[in-house]
Amino acid sequence: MEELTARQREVLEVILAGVEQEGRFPAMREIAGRLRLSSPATVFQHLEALAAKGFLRRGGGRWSLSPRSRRDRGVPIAGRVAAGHPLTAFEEIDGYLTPEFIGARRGRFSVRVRGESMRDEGILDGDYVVVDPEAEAGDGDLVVAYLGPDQEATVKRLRRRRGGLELHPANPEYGVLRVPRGDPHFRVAGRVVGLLRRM
Amino acid sequence: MEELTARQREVLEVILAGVEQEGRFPAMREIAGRLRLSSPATVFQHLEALAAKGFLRRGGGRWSLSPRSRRDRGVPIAGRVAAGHPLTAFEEIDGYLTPEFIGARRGRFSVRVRGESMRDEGILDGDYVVVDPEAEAGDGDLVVAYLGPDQEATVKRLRRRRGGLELHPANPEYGVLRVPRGDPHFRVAGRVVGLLRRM
DNA sequence: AAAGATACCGAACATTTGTTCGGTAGGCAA
DNA sequence: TTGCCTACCGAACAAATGTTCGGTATCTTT
Repeated sequence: MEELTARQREVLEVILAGVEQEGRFPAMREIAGRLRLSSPATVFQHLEALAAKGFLRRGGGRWSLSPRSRRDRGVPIAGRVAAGHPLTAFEEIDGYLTPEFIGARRGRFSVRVRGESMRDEGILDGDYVVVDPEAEAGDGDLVVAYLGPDQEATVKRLRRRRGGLELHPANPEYGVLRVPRGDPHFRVAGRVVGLLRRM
Repeated sequence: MEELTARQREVLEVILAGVEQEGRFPAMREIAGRLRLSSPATVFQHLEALAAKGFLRRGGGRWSLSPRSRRDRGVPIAGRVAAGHPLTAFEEIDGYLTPEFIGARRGRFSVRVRGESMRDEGILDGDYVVVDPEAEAGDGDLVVAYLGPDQEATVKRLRRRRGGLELHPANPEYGVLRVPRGDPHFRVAGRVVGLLRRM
C-alpha cells in the first residue's frame, strides 16, 4: 500500500501519542498546535490524506484509527550488535518486546515482590512477577502462593513432600515454610512465568 | 480508592472499548446509544462520577482516560488480591505491565544478557535489558557497553576513575575491566532502564 | 514551461459537542 | 418519615468541532 510522507507521519505520530497516552483522538486544533500549524484546515488535509492511504477512518464527522495504524511492535531486541550504530539493519533484530513477549495472556496477572527471600535466584524486592493461574504448579516450580488468614502473597519455590508441601526461599537468611496437607489458608495462585524490573 | 457502581463500570467498559477498537473517546450521545440511554445528560453524570473516582480526566471540555483505567493489552498488576478469584474488578488493579512499563520507548532497544557477571544484582544469563542510548551514563550507573575489536556487548556497572573508566561486575568470580581513556574499541551503548525475564 | 503534488494560510459556517437546569423515580439507611 | 444516593429524562445553550472555500508557496516531474 501507499507510503506516507514525512509530514503525514508526523501528524499520525501526534495522533497515536494522543490515543496511547490520553486515550482520545486529538482535536484538529490540538494537532495543529503540536505541529505549530495555525489553521485546522491544514490538519484536515493531512487527515484526508491519511484516510485515503488507509491509516485513518472517517465516520460521521469523527475520525478514528484504522487497524493498520495501530502499532504493537514494541522495542526491538538487538540480536548481534556489530560495529557502528546498533539496529540499523533488520538482520540485527531478533524480535520485539511486545505485551505478548512479556507474557500477556488472558487470565494472567502480576504481583509485586516484597522482601529479599528469593534474592539468590535473581528476584529482588520491588520486582514484578507475571503469574499464570492456569499453569499446573509441580514440584520444583516457582510459584506465587497465598498464606495464612491474611492471604499474604509470597513468591517461593514449591516442593512436594510427604505429608504436604514446602515453600523454599532462595536466601539462606530465610527458612523453609512447611504447609500441612489440607491447610485451609494455603492456596497456590499460579506459576511464575516472567519477571519485570524497573530501574 | 473508591469503588465503581455496576452502571459506572458499564459506562467505563463502553469507553475503553471505543478507545481500544477505534482509537477514540466516544461521544456522550454515542455512549448513550450503546447503553440505551436517551439523554446525554445521564452519561454526563456518569462521566463526572468516573472522574471523581479517578478513572477519567477532564480538560477543557474534553474527556480522556486516566492512567489507572488504561488496559492496553498488558498484564494487570494485582493490587490487593483478596480471597476468591483475583482481578475481576477494576478496583483491584493497580495498573498494567506493558513494554512501556519497563522503559520501552521509541529510540530504545533491548539486549539479551550473556553470562553470570551481574548475578549478585539479580541480572541472570538470558535476561533482557532495555537500554536507553540517549541517557547520560554517569558514575555508578548500570550500562551496556561494547568492548574490544569484536564489539561484544556487556552489562556492567560504570565507574569513573582517574585515567579512564572501569566496568564493575556483580559477581566475585569476575574481575573489574579497566578501560584506558581514548580506547577506540570502547563505547557505551546506553544506560539500562529495565529488565525482563521469561521463565 | 507547464502540470501536479505537497504543504500551508485565514475566514466563515453548520453541526456536534459538552454542559446546565429542573424534575421524576427507586432503593436504602437513619 | 425523612433524607441521601444512584439512575434517568428532555429541553436548551454556549463553545468547540469538523468542514468548505479561495488563495499562496515550494518542490518535482513531465
